[in-house]
Amino acid sequence: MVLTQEAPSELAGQTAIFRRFNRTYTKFIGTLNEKLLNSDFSLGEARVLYELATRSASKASEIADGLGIDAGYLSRLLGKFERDGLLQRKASEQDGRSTELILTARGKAAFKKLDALSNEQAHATLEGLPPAARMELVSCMQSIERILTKDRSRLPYVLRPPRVGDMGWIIYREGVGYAEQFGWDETFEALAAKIVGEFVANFDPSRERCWIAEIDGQNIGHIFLVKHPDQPQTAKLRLLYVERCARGMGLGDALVTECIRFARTADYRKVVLWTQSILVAAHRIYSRAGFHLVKEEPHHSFGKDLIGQEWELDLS
Amino acid sequence: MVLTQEAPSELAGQTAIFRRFNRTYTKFIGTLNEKLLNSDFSLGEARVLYELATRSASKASEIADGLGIDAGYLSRLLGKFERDGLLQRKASEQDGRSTELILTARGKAAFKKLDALSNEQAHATLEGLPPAARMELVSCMQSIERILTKDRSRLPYVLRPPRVGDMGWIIYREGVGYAEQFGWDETFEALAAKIVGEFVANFDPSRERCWIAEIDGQNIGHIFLVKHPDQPQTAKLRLLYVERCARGMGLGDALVTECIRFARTADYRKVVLWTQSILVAAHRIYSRAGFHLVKEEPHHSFGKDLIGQEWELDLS
DNA sequence: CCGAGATACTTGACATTAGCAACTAATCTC
DNA sequence: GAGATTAGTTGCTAATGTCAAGTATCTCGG
Repeated sequence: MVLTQEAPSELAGQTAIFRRFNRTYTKFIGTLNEKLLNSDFSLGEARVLYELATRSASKASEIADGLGIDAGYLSRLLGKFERDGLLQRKASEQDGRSTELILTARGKAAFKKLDALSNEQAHATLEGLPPAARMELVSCMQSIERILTKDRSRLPYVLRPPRVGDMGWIIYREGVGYAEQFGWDETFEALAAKIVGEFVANFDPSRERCWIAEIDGQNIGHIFLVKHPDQPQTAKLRLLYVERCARGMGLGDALVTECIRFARTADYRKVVLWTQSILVAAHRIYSRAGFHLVKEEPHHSFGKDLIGQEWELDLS
Repeated sequence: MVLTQEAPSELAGQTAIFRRFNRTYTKFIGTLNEKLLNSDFSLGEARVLYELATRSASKASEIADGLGIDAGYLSRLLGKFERDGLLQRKASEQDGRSTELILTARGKAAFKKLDALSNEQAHATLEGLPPAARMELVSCMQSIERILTKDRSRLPYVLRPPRVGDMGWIIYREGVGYAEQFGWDETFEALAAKIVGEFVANFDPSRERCWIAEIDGQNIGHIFLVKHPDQPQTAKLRLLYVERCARGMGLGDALVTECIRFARTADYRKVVLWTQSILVAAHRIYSRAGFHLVKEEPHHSFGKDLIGQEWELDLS
């Protein structure tokens, strides 16, 4: 038996990174807030005002709790807001000890101004970053929030129609995704571009659809349903894609199900699709949706030897 | 193609996430620091002590600068440290105005204690997370630090040929960029997709090129030079694009210059391009490169009334 | 229904933290 | 070598935050 040396604690390294991040981010938030001090509010006031403006029915204790500030201090801040005509305090009806806090029109206006200022500033900060960096930054921030708030219940995804930018995004993700996972070359991206281009050029709203799946504003998957070029009663399912970070939550099933639902309402008799033998995760989705394999054929594409498959679903 | 949802600015969504993160992280750091107050140091003192202990040769101004705190306040803090025997101040030999700040043995011990406390606490926080979440957290923190601290103004850009993913990326950025800046609709993205698709499908390496500009691995611009469909001795410059974050650094000039250089080696006689009257920043680039305006024509495209322009550059 | 204890908030007293501006001294720039 | 700049200190003041005591209200077991 071999005795290996004890591995250096993984946690120790993580702790170091965690602490360093906290230091740099403290500094960063400091510089962010510094610039905000042109407004009439101190940082504390601004935070309280934000809470007042954004939560629906406010009680003082909730705010003190939420922001982690002293109740006495908060009381004084609220008093000042009231004196300045930004806030109305009245005794709660349910609980005589509590006060209901309601921003006046003036208070709302003050918040709006402050909010715009802060927004502008955040905007300026982000604008200075290349878009890819910005997207990474934002996605990291989302992850950190998700982890730290311990809200492990996943945010629900939504399916929506495409917007400006989505078509390019789809080609980009398809290209990068299959290159990373299976080593396919740029000819696959070219194919994706062709499919998307044809969809955009000949889009028939009554019989065709594209859905984008997103979580909290971030695209995490997509799918297309288009007319078969030759058979008017057949629909073709194309470019099903789910981002790695979103796998295992049933998103693929949801996308395919949505397609089939639409195919029925559009009076198609059949849905077909072309896929590759190595995409086994996708096959499971197709099977669950009722598709079955009808044909296999080897081919050389995307820089690899592949086996193409045709699947079908009979809707009648 | 029909968009049922109004396209929101991409940046706006990112800004919202960015701001939310800053709020929650402010709170989080607050609770972290709260627990640290069992020590003999205030947050400010602790931060200064950290700087003193970790940077090699400290000067007061560096610390004030680095932490973003007032020089006067810092002076007082340092005075207190000195009175408490934690710090020795002596005039710098190189610069009589500066003081060298050196922690005494006692100061070092105090830091060590504080550091251990803080470490313990970070440790405890991380320990409460499942290992996978911890790893993700830490990796996100590293990414954010990298993105926020990198001084991009000093990094040089490079021009390179396209890679897998770039074609989709280009369409995506063109679509989003012109939608945000000029309110063009998705038909412009469709046009970009068509141009890119044609380029990929019919690429002639001896006479055509695409360049990607990148900084630090991030795409920040692109340009295409393709054959004119009818005139074999004429090249067409297409899809010049520079990200907002990279404007004003001469990148547009560099991209166009590179195109012209290639056009000469490929024995073209003429380079033409189509642009819009509102893209004045681009016109300056074209003028500087020697192009001149030969024709203007109003048209309605991309959801707007525009004036199209044709520019030419004679290479002979 | 009573009363002990908890909760919601306020207030007084006070300490800490922070920022501005004026000042000295040294250094840099031209 | 004059004038501008930089490093740091100090007086003054305001903002910020904390603690403890106090009032009014609510909760809940008996």
